[in-house]
Amino acid sequence: MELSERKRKILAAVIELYVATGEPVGSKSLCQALDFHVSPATVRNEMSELSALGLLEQPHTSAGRVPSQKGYRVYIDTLMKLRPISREEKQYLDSMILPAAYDPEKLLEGVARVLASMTKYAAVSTTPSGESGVIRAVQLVQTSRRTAMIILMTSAGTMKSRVFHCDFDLTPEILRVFFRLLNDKLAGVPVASVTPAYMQTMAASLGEMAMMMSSALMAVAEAARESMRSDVCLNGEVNLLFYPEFGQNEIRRIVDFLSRPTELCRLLTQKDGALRVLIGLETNRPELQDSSVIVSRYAVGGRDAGAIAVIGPTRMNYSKIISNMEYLSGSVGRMLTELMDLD
Amino acid sequence: MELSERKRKILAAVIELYVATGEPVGSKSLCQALDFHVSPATVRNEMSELSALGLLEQPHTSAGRVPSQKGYRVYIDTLMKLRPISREEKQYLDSMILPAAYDPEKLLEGVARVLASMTKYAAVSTTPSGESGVIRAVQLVQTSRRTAMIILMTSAGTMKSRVFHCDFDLTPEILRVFFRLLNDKLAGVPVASVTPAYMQTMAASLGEMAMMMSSALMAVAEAARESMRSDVCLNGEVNLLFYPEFGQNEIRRIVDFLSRPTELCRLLTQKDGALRVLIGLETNRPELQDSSVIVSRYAVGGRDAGAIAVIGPTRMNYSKIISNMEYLSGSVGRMLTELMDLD
DNA sequence: GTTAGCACTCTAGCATACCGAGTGCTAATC
DNA sequence: GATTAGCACTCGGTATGCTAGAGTGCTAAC
Repeated sequence: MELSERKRKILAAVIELYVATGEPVGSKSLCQALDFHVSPATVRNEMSELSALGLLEQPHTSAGRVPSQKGYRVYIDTLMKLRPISREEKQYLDSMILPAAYDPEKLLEGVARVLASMTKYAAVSTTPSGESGVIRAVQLVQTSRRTAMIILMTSAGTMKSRVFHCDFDLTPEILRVFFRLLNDKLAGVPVASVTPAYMQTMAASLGEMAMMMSSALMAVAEAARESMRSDVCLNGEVNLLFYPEFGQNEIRRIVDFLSRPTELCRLLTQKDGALRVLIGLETNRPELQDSSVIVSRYAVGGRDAGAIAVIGPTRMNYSKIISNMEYLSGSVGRMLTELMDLD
Repeated sequence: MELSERKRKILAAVIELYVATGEPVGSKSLCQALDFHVSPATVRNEMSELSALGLLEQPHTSAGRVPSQKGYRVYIDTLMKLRPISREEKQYLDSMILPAAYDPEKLLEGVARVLASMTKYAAVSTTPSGESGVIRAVQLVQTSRRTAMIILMTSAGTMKSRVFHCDFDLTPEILRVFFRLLNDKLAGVPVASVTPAYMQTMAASLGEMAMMMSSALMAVAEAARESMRSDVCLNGEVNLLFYPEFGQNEIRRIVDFLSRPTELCRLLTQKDGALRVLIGLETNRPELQDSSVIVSRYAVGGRDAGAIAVIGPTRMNYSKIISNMEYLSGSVGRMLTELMDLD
């Protein structure tokens, strides 16, 4: 399907006008937006051919044209010029996520928040999953006389904590012993194998210490189980309220879908390419037929680890959002890699 | 204003029916709901008197009656029988918040989440503010070769962490020295006074260590500044979409209000009594004229520390929610107190 | 004090008419 | 042959009028 230069310009103009206003674009208003002079009649002829090609649609006979799903596809794949991210945008994004850069979960939550506030759409992020990782270190922090927190760090970039309680006073001595034992036994062990059963057998090899440490060991097992899970952070769903193309019913259906983490996750895990744009039904979700999803995956230590995504009306400012998301997912990956000292 | 027993019963029945259905209540359907026999005509007479007293309202002449703000007030203050929280409800609430009970911020976030999912309204919680607290302890956790995390715990029940980076390798020795120094110098110091300037003068007294520790000291100052802030967690705004009395516009206005943390905070800090119900304009917010807010404050170590709240349509199941919130805020306070070892 | 009966009121829902925006076609023009 | 002006046509949105139904308030009887 080779389009003439003029058709390409007209299609791009229709999309950009429609994205800006949300109203179907008529031949007259379109004429003013073009950078060359033609009459409305000519534009009408061209638009009618674009309609025949399935790139534009008419909500009804006497309305202007609206881009079809296929039209957006062509626009994104071949017409859109990617506006590189500006200095200010970079600074804004950095300033919003840097303060949270010390904890993977908080970081990803912060990313979802900033993504939502920047785009004014709904944003999603997943925390890295530790499934395939090994334990890098176990840290211990005393939180009160008889309680302490274990922090379990994995090679996949996760960091999970858990509190445990002892029925004797914890001293620095004791904690040091615990620390040495836990790290000796667990460093390098795949997270997936650290089950309660595994901890039980490990306890057996500890002799008299086993009793004292049992609550700590269970806490480790729980933290390990948690590192396997990848959390989904959702933010800015309410932003969708402000797009007139979404009525109350559409929003309910979308929100309802967004509240089901497993299905949402599936949408984000299609793993070809770092950044994907799914338009309308390309998402394979009837709930999202009028929405688009932009997914960008990030990597930690060179390995695919998680995703960030934006969900909004099909009528989206793709160019700006894509460049911002590319930058963001890059930053996130870098930060997590650094945080985990995996570089 | 003494109401006859019958009027009291009728008012209560109108409110309960209306809460259940969301439709104005007519004399006929009301008759069936009453536990004594009277004809619709009698009920009409009573209702008309209740209207004259300003306890009921008519959306229009030929519609049923709807409770007025004043009507709800009377109901809540004198008619409603507080249904005590059930065993199942307790278990549900406990099971949802216990896993997060080791970190104040996560805990309060979890509380907002469970509150929203239980009530199907919007929920808010504030994390305890450390403003008036003193530093209880500073913990250090190595996160990679040259980075470590400080965790600052205050007597007000806050716990804030921050990562710092050194340009030399951190050894257990060094961390131990840092730990001793920080705790010697800072334990018992009011959080409010730990400004960057304060840290500067403190550094001066450290001699040659000052250089090595500067990034750690700054991290402490930042963590201290953060503990002063009380965060607002918001959850379940989208639940409001499912109440027919809220149109898209009302929801937008409510959501818009909810997104302004300072004003939201002000709403939650009216500090008389542990639990308050604000009906419609009693909130002093025009955006909330059709909403009710139930605020319950929680205390840590015997001191008022923060609040949890629910925001929903005026037509709310007050009795159930109040008992659940009383239990929740009690639990939260207890957990934080325990976590901080302040009991 | 309570109840049956009835006229009255007001809304939601449906049909009809009109206006205007935008199209597609035809014929004239460059 | 591509472009343009002119014009009839189409269709959604708004305004208007009408009807059915729910619920009230009043009156008079019990």
